[in-house]
Amino acid sequence: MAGPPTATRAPTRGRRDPRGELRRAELLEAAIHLIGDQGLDAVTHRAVAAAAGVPAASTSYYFRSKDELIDEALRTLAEREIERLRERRVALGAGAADLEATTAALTDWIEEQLTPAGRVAMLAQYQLQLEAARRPEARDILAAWKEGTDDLAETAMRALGATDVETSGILLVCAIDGLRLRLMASGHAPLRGTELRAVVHALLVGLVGEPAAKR
Amino acid sequence: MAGPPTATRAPTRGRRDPRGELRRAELLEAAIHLIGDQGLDAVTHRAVAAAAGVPAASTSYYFRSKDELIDEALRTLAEREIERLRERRVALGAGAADLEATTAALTDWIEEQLTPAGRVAMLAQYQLQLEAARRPEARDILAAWKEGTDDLAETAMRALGATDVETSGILLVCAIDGLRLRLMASGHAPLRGTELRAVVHALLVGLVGEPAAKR
DNA sequence: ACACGACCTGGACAACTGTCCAAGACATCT
DNA sequence: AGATGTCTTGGACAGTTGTCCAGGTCGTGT
Repeated sequence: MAGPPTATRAPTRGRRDPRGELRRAELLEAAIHLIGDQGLDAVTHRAVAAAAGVPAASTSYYFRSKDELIDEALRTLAEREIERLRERRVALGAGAADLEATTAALTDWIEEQLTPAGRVAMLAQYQLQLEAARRPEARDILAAWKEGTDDLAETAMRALGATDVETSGILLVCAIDGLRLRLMASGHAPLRGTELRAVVHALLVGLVGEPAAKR
Repeated sequence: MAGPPTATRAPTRGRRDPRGELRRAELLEAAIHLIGDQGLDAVTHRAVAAAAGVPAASTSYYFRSKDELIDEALRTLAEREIERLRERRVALGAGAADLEATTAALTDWIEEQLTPAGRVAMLAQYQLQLEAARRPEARDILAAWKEGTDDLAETAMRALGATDVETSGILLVCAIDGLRLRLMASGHAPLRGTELRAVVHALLVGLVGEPAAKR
């Protein structure tokens, strides 16, 4: 028998075998990929196990229930993405106080997320947001993530010399969020003839508060 | 027996009984509500039938398959929302070329969508967008909807005298989209101490291109 | 009144789901 | 080597799903 009497479960105290830890991580990875790729309800014990290439019962062994598996998968994803945001902060905040440079950095970031690799994390995030709209329990998973995004945006706006960094930060986050979703939903279709870079540039110009009469 | 040889189906040619049409509409309504309320995968034959208060087999009788039911439900919702957008156009476009009035109209609209009644349609729309990101077939359901939103935004920006109505229109749509999602996901939490109206106002000011030095 | 066909639905079916368990595999200590 | 415990997993279980069909109901034309 394994685990506490309440449920089938991985070791109670000290984990003995590091391979178990590895397998657990692989299962989470498979779950994350499934969520982004096919949606939350595509996450079944058997599907996750098959994607990770392990026996079906493993998912029940390493996680108390399916909900816990999904919960932990989303938390793992959130942590990872927050870390990635911290890296970006350097490029957007301290370094470039230049409007053109920020435009370029932001555009690159968005385009990176449209990559097949970035897609998964991004779609999973939206899925999480929808979930949070319905089930309050999902909100605290999202909270740290949102805070990271907000901080990054605020830093960027401050570096650009915006007047109200709080408001413009929120607006930046929201606009980028909507922009990404629009691009994904249309299958990377161009933005009504306008290029992504131009749209991002216009957004930043508007948020910073156009420096007198530029044109 | 009913319907063509290929599948159980409502009448092939002339529909005789108008009550059938009514029941069909009720099923679609129940499906729409379910999608917004609990998500796409909460839509099961039995759940829809129960929500509409009809026998379980009805869903199979009126729709060739579950996918067709979902498809038609989303199309119905899209049509209805597009119609609602047309009504809004009057308030945002022709009438008020005033920045304050547009701010008020936009804020009202967003707040209306946060109502329990508006919530359903809104969440269903995001669900559809996620679906479109994954399954290209869902994109043409979204296409007309998006066009309606874009037109409305463009009209509003033109009325406000924006320089590039196309770009600023897209940005307006995206920002509002992100804003709504953020509000929903956080459970109507305030925007970091800033009021919704102020945020919307700042957005419009930025997009229109601040008229010289206002402050 | 009666028959006829379109309309409707209870129930059945196979396929899938989450969860559990008893038996096997394995490492480690004596 | 053998015993002892943990780790692993095939298989089973009840519940739910999409779909279908055989028979029942009901309005209509005669």
